[in-house]
Amino acid sequence: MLKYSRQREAIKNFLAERYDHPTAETVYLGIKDEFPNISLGTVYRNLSLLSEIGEIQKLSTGIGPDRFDGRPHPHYHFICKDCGSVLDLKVEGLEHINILAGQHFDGDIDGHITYFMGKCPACKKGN
Amino acid sequence: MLKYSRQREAIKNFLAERYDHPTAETVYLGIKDEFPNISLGTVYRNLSLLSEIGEIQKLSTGIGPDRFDGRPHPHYHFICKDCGSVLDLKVEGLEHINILAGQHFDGDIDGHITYFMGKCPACKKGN
DNA sequence: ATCAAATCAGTAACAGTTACTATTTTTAGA
DNA sequence: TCTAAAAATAGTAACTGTTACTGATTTGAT
Repeated sequence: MLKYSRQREAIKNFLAERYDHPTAETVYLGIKDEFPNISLGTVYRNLSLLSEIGEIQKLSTGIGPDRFDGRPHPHYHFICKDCGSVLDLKVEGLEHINILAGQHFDGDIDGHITYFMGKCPACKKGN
Repeated sequence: MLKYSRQREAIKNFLAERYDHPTAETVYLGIKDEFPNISLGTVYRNLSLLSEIGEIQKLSTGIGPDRFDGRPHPHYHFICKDCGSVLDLKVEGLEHINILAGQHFDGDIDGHITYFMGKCPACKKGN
């Protein structure tokens, strides 16, 4: 009967209705409308918790702060080198690449994280 | 005639002879033998510079501090979920995946970063 | 209603990294 | 070789993103 605290629920909902992979800071600011004195620590704690139990995804792009994706099902991401935006990406035909990678490797490979890079549609057509 | 400062050269050489993808801290400590009062700032500055000009690679795994790879040619990496080690990985047959990813995407894709995850050979055989 | 467990807000502390400053080293030219 | 300008340095302060701590509040089960 795991029920969520109101704050945790709000964080999850906030992410669910956004597609721009916001940072913890952005979530914090967005949630403040509903919870004027929510703490940044609470946001971080719940984002960690939610991503640990697989309700959301944490994206560590290596560029700036971590970002969060409200959709837990596996999919790929694209990072624009020009504007830094992070977009969802549907890629088919990569189901086998763990096996491919394990071909000449003595350990077990059970997953991968991939970020595609380049120029996003908006930047391509001249921001 | 771009010649490297002695410190920069030493940093590059230190990385060239290691295969464990050390952190800035590790580089710093390793270099201290030769340059007892080298500054951590100098290490960071040169690591950034070297990776910008493509002499080394910076690996932002999202787990702990950045790591550095002395071999600039493109190759893949594996992260052990058990011990956290980062290993080089030779993977063939992924040359097309940028194109694959661009199939349903309106921007330009010119690269990707992939980390494979799982259990390294040492941890697999029961550390 | 009561008590324990969970969660909170607020804040301090922390890790990793970058920026600043004054000094030293290197480079190129005369 | 000498000199001036440019580059790089050591040392340290500051910054960013994140985690940990604390005491108060909320929640859930009896």
